[in-house]
Amino acid sequence: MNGRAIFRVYLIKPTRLFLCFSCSPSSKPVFHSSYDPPTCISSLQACADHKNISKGKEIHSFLLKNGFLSSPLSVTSLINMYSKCNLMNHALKVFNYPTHDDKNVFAYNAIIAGFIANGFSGDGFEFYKKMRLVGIVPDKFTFPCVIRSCGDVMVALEVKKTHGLVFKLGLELDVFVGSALVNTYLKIELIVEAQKVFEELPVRDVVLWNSMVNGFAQIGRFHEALEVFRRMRENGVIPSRYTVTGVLSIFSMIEDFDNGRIVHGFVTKMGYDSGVAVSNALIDMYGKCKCVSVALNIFEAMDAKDIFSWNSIISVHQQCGDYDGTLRLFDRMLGNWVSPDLVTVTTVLPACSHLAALMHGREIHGYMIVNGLGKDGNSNVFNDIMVNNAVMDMYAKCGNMRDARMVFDLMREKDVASWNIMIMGYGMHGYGDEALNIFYHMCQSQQAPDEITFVGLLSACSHVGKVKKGRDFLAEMESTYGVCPTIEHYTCVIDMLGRAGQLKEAYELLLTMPIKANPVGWRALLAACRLHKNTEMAEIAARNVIELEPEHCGNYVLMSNVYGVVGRYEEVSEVRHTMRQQNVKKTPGCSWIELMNGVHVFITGDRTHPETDTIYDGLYSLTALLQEHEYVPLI
DNA sequence: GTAGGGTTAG
Repeated sequence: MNGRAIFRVYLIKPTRLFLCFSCSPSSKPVFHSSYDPPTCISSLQACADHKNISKGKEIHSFLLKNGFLSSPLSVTSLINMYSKCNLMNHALKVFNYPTHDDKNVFAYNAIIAGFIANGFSGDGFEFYKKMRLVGIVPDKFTFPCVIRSCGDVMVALEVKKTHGLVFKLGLELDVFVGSALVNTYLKIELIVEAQKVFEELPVRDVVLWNSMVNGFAQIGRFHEALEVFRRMRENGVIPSRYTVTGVLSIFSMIEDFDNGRIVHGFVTKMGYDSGVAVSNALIDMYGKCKCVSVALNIFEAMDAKDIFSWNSIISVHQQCGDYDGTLRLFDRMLGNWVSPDLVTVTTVLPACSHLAALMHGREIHGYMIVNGLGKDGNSNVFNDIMVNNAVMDMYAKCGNMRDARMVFDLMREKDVASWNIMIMGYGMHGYGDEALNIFYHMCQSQQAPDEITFVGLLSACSHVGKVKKGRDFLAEMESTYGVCPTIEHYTCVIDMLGRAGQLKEAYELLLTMPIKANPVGWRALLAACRLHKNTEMAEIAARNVIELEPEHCGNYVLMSNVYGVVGRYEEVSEVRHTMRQQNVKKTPGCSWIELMNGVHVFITGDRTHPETDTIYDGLYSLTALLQEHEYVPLI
């Protein structure tokens, strides 16, 4: 056909024109000169491949009108066509058509495969049970689908029962059945069973090898996955696009840049880079290996980008801390009329949280509500806990605890992260009582706290000066809640004691705690010494922190501020001199504010903003107002 | 006429 589609019009009935076509090996429509049932069947296959619903429906009504629907062949093809076009209600109607009382194994296989492929594994499995109940014996076409559906709903017992039947029917050596079994056993982490099926299969094709490699990869067994991959190559099996996608995801997880690059070379050699999934895996691998520009080049060079491509490149930027870039790519995605999904929003929302970009975050939340993204019916609640958590976290980090609380209260299901976000948020913004209150509710609702919960609680106590409460939490967290205190928890308590002026207690804790103090702990003490003007303790803290982290500019700045606050200016210049000697540079402080459509960035002493005079006028009046209220700022 | 394998998120 030279890749060209030629349409011919056939006369079906005197009054009706009808187009018949089927699929050539090059996937281009080919035409038939007759309109008998066999032609309709091949045409239906073409409709399934091209998702041509209207043509498929036309053939359906033709078959119906001409009494061909009693043919089991037509029924199977119609069910298959509707399933591939994601119209399961239509497929079911054909299956349940009154004249099809005696359904055969083909019709059952087609409807089971249809339900499972459309994500309704439970329904698919129900049809399998019904099929067995009416006495139809499943065949080698039934099992691959049914076994897959067992994996989707994670029922180990059903897989084993089905596997037993596979043996009884003598189908255990079929490679299709075998790879489905390997796939499902690995998914539910029955590794020994998967390996046994694999080893006993006499013929191993590339799909079976992929099931092993990718199955291991998906459950985090990277070593085993790579070992199977090595054996696969040893056996002379040429990796397919599916293989490289899986293997790239492993190198991405373990951040193995060198091997990732070798696979990239192979991909180019084989021409696999024309595949979207392969390129997406490459983007992810380079991103995880911190090669953002290479990832971006691959993304830009792609002809056809799918939602995975956008999500991957957005995630690469988010993970490397380029939050501005994350939001820019998200805007570009919308500009390209690509609809974000739940993965997109859960990646972009944290960028809003980091930038405290409330407007952007609120817009995304609005977009999710308006477009019903992950929504449950007409309410504004999302089904997905992770998405709700991302929305909540965005509001909490942007300081809008009211909206964070609203999302939290509406959530039907909460996980430990949901509670932690609220505790952290309340603590961070100075609502210590609310943080504790949420924690008590958490305990009442039988949600076990984790390490992060206690970081939240301790930092909440620290910010509002609840020293006794904080110490109690540290003492009880292991005995009462079974959470072992980590360095982070001790650091929170040191910070809390320091802020409350209990410098001696903080210092004692630094020396006596069961974990070796880290620079963060000593720096917390140093900051507290500045606050409470204790130069003696500050010198001890500074000595320790500089020993552990000599290049950190904050240590020197804090120490010089301690001297400054008590008027020991000679020492101030001494510290500054040491900084110069050690070549420690102070990173200028930076803050930003989101206003209307833009983010305004300010660096310490910055006078470059176009409206700098107005801004400083505002600052002066604020300072005056603070002084009027006798506010004494801390240095 | 009907079957098996891949990539993105806290």
